[in-house]
Amino acid sequence: MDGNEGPAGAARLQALASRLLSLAAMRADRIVGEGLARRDARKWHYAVLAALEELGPTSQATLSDRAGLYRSDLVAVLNELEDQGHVARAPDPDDRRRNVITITRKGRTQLGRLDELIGQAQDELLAPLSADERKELVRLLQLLM
Amino acid sequence: MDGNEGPAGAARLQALASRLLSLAAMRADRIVGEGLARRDARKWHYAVLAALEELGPTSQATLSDRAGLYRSDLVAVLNELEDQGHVARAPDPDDRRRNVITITRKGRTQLGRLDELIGQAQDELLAPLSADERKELVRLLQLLM
DNA sequence: CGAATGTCAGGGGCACTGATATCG
DNA sequence: CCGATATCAGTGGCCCTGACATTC
Repeated sequence: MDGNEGPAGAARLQALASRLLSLAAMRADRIVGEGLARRDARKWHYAVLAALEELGPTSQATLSDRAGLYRSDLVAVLNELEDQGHVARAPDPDDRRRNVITITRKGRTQLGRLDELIGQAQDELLAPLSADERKELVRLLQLLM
Repeated sequence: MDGNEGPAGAARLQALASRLLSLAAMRADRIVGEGLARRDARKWHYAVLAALEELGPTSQATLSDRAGLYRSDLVAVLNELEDQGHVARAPDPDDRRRNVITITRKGRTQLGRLDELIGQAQDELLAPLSADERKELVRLLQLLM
C-alpha cells in the first residue's frame, strides 16, 4: 500500500476537488458574465455597486476592501461606472487624498436590474441541485474561505 | 414582498454561490499552483501528464479533449514538457497530420512527484472540512458539471 | 471537395506587483 | 519621516477565437 495516492491510475482528474472547483467556477463566471453583459456590466461593476449601497458614500480604499478587488483595478471600474452615470466621484474635502464615491439614483436602478440578472444566473447555475443541496454547497464553500 | 430579491440589503455578496465558487477556486488554484511550482510545473503540465498515462501514446487532439485545454494552448505546454524531457513528440507514420505524444520514463517520475504535491494541496485546501464533507463537496460539484 | 490536425497570432478579463505624486 | 491614498504601467496565466498550411 502506498497510502498517499488518492484516486490513482484512472480518473485522477475527474474527482480532484481543486479541479472541480475551477471548472465549476468557470461555469459560474460564464453564466454570470453573460447575464450581466445584457446590461453592459461585469462582475466587478455589480460587486462595487452592491458594496456601495451597503456602505453609503465612501473612499476607494474602503470600497476596494469591501468589494474584494485591488485598488489599482478599482480605478478602471469606477471610471466605467462614472461614465455610465452609475456613480459619482468627488474629492473629499476632509481628507484631500481621498475621493468620495457615491452611488447615483441611476446606479441604484442599475443595481436592481443586476440583482435580478444575478438571481437568474444563480438559478441557472444551481439548477441541478435541490434547495437543500444548494444550502449545503454554500455552507461548505463558506467553510473553505 | 418582492419575491426575487435573494439575500438583499446587506450581505448580498457573502452568500452568493457564484462568488463563493470563484473565491474558492482562486484559493484552490493558488494552493495547487504553489505546490506544483516546486517542481517547475503548472496545472496543465499535470493534467497533460496524467491524461497521457491514462491514454498511452496519443495525438494532440485526443490529448486536448481529455485534459481539457485548447489545442492551441496545448502546443506551448507540450513544448515545455518536451524541453523538460517529460514527453516525446514524434510524427505519426500512419497519419502524417498527427503527432504521437508519449510520456517518458522521466515524465512518469515527474507525474509521481506531482501526484504527491497535488495530494498535499488538496489536504491544505480541504483542511476545514471533515472527510464526509469533502465527499459531499465533490459530489455537489460533480452535479454542477 | 470537406474535414481534421497542429501551429501561430492576438484579444479580453483578471490577479497581482510595483512605482509615483499627493496628502495626513 | 512615516503611512495612506489614488493612479498608472506592466506582467503572467488563462480562456477563447480566428487564420493558416498540411494531410486525410
